[in-house]
Amino acid sequence: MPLRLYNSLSRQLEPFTPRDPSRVTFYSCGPTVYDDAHVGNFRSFLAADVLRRWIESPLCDLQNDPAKSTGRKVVHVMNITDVGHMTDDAEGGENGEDRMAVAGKRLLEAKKSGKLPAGTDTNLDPTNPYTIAEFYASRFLEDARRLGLKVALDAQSDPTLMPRPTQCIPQMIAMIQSLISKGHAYAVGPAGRQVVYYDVQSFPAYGRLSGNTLDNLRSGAGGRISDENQGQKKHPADFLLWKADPSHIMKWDSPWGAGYPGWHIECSVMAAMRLADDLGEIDLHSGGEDNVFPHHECEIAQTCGHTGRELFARTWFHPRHLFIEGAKMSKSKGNFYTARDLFAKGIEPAAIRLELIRTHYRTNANFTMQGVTDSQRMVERWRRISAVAGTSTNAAAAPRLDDSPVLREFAQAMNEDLNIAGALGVLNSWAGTITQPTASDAAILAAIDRVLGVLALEVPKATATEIGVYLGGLSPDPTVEAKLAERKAARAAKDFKRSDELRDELLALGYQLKDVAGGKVEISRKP
RNA sequence: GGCCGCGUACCAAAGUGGUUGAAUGGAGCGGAUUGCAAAUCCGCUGAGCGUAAGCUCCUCGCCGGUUCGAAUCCGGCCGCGGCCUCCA
Repeated sequence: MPLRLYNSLSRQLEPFTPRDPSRVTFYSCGPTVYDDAHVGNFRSFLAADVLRRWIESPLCDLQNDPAKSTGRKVVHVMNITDVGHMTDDAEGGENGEDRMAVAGKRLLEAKKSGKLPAGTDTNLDPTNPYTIAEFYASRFLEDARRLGLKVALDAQSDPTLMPRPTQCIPQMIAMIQSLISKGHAYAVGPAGRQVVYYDVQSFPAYGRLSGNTLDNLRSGAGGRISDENQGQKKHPADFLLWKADPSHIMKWDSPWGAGYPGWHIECSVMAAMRLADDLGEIDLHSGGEDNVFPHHECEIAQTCGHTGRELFARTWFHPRHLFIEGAKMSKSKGNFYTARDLFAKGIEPAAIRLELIRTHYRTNANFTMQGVTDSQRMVERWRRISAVAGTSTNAAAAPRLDDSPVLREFAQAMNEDLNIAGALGVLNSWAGTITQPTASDAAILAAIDRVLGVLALEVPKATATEIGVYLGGLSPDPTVEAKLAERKAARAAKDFKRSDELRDELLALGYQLKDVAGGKVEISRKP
């Protein structure tokens, strides 16, 4: 059964049929870089990554696919938003404070109190929005690569795969001009200080993606659209394309005056620049569920207004939000983790990645420490298979879908709207039956892991001392070493009472021990 | 008010008309192993009767319906969540 995906645009499961399977075009709304990305951000990016990997996998089956034998390629583009949008976007992106400026203040505070994140270039200038953006962008890329986000890895050799709005201002201006000339946008205000709005009433399909048609918006505005700042708009739902504002922290020259672009236009432009085909369409577009409205609705209005076509992205993919320990994540509650927070706790990238991808993308996954531990164990089990099998001398034939029930069932699950939990069930049942892994087992696992992307990730290094082996990136510690030495002596003297006390003491300090062959002790963090 | 989604056993999570008392992972219990642990491996984990094979009863939010047959389809109800111009 070929791959079927839930398309938010049609609100149903449909066969995924790219225009050219040998070159599938996929645009993902990426991070904004005025802070570190958290696990919620990464869940949606990784969901897109798994989808991309699945389409590229030879295990995946597509309807009407002439590229099946020659291989499919996904051109995946993810932007990095380095323009600071407004903190108060309730009126369409014109009010409040620029987020990049807010980030600058935060960094300045941190710098004063000596609390800049470890490894920060001390020359970082918190008053310069471009350096702030660069600072967080490089941290994002670092995290993303550790988590195996393929687009971030690809972008190392082809940076155009991760475009930045600040580099695309001329193209945005051109699209805005096109929209004005086609009657989809209008400028208001005195020359040189103009504001350009999209005219939603010029685009009848507005609301098709989100259900927020102009009628629904009118009746359900809920009082959030005030009269203030609406005066110049033709319709309350008209949204900002350009705002001339010479006092703004980041600004560029434009026909309407020096200022900044609206926050929807960048994605329309960047998707078109790198991906659009001769019809101005792309195959796939993803973003967190909160992007459905207004962001993606507005992107469609912009792109289709510009191209005159009915479609922008043929399939819209919207992963749902992540909860943390059962609660909705929110910055004010502080119940969120950045990827870096977790790395710092010694949790390895593979466990984080698996925990973030193992729940179906269209349900609200719940991120828990218990879940991370579960994922870690799964990873370790799979690793044992590939490690043992890797040293086997059996000839490793490339696994063929038709010869392997595991691969077939795995593919069947994945083809059904990326049923990854079902697919993991298949994988684990199979893994559980393997006592003596062979090279062909390893090949099967490798084929699966090219989709899951967990086994290829870096494994924290172990550091060995005379007595102990420190796992999970732990560094040898004098206190621990002393207790280990004493414990070793106690055990040699068969003073097990003392040796157990020492083990308890270490446990209280957060270290878990495991006696291994050769008299050494493995030390890992208590989960 | 509009649009969308969800409710499965201790937890997470598959399953979407029969082979399902319900995959898989965790947790729990028992066993192997260990000085003891940890890790690993094996077995068990709704209830009742039985030495056993097995039989009976109750299960997938609740109520009702369709069907020879429903966790799976239909209707109603209850509960939870998301979006509706900050957010992945």
